[in-house]
Amino acid sequence: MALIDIAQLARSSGVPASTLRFYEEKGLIESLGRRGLRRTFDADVVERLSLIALGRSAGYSLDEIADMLGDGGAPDIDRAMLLTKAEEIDRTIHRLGALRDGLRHAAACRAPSHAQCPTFRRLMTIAAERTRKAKGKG
Amino acid sequence: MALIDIAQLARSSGVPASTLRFYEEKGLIESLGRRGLRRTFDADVVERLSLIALGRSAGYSLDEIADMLGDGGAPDIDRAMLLTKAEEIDRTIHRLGALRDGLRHAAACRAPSHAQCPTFRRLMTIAAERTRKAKGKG
DNA sequence: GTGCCACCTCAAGTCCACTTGAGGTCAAGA
DNA sequence: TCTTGACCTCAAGTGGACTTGAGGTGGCAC
Repeated sequence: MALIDIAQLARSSGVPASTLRFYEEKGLIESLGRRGLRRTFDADVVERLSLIALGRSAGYSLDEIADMLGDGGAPDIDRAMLLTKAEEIDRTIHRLGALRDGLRHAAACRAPSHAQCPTFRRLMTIAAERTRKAKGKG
Repeated sequence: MALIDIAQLARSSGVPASTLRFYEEKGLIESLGRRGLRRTFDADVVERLSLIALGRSAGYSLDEIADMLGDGGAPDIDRAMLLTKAEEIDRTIHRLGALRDGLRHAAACRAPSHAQCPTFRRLMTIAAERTRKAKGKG
């Protein structure tokens, strides 16, 4: 278990130190302790950070990501929730596929109005199954 | 071409009127004109709105979405950009798949630490190909 | 013709995810 | 011992995406 300091973690993860402190404060990552006043991290926090980045890039809030990732040593709590999240992501993937196809279509098709095009309309239908992202936390 | 007012558009799209005004100001949607002081929209703006919602739920900024969707009557400008966006989305989809699988795995696997698990580690590797989302606009 | 109300504008406020800045501390080197 | 520099804390600032609020307006019902 390699111990690294915040600068090393920042370097290896690409996440600024300020953000790492912020994430720690929010409980998204943990430092193992301090060496003097300096935080020490387990080197594998980088993996957790890429998961966080992934979640962010998928449009999840930090709170939602915290839910998904748990406390790190997560026991068997919330398996159902994990599965629910997985399904939610699955739906996003589907709709994202429609967006991508729509974009490709838009690049290829030279019809003046995509609204007229049946392909595009089909895509729209899929896209329209929207997930109203609840504001309140579960 | 059905003409509707902002309240109807809000109702049929689920997007609050304040947001519709905001989107119009940002150039994401267009109103056809005014009836008195009231905006008139083409009913098919709802489709554009679902595309916007989709993009948002996928983590895109309004500016990026504006790029993708174009001016509505988008001519053949930026086909390459559209394709680039499509590929970007494709990568997101891949990584999202990894997240979903990771979540499912986490729900199923009762190993105390996922870091030890080979399946999970493979997933991590995929997840780690992160897209540093450029801050500046291209 | 006068009220009403849904819509309007524009400025300010809110929430989230960070970043920046001021001022402080410890470990190491000159 | 003193300085340096990377790290620290805590408060305030920033940018994006909206929302809210105050005050105004125009078409329709009466």
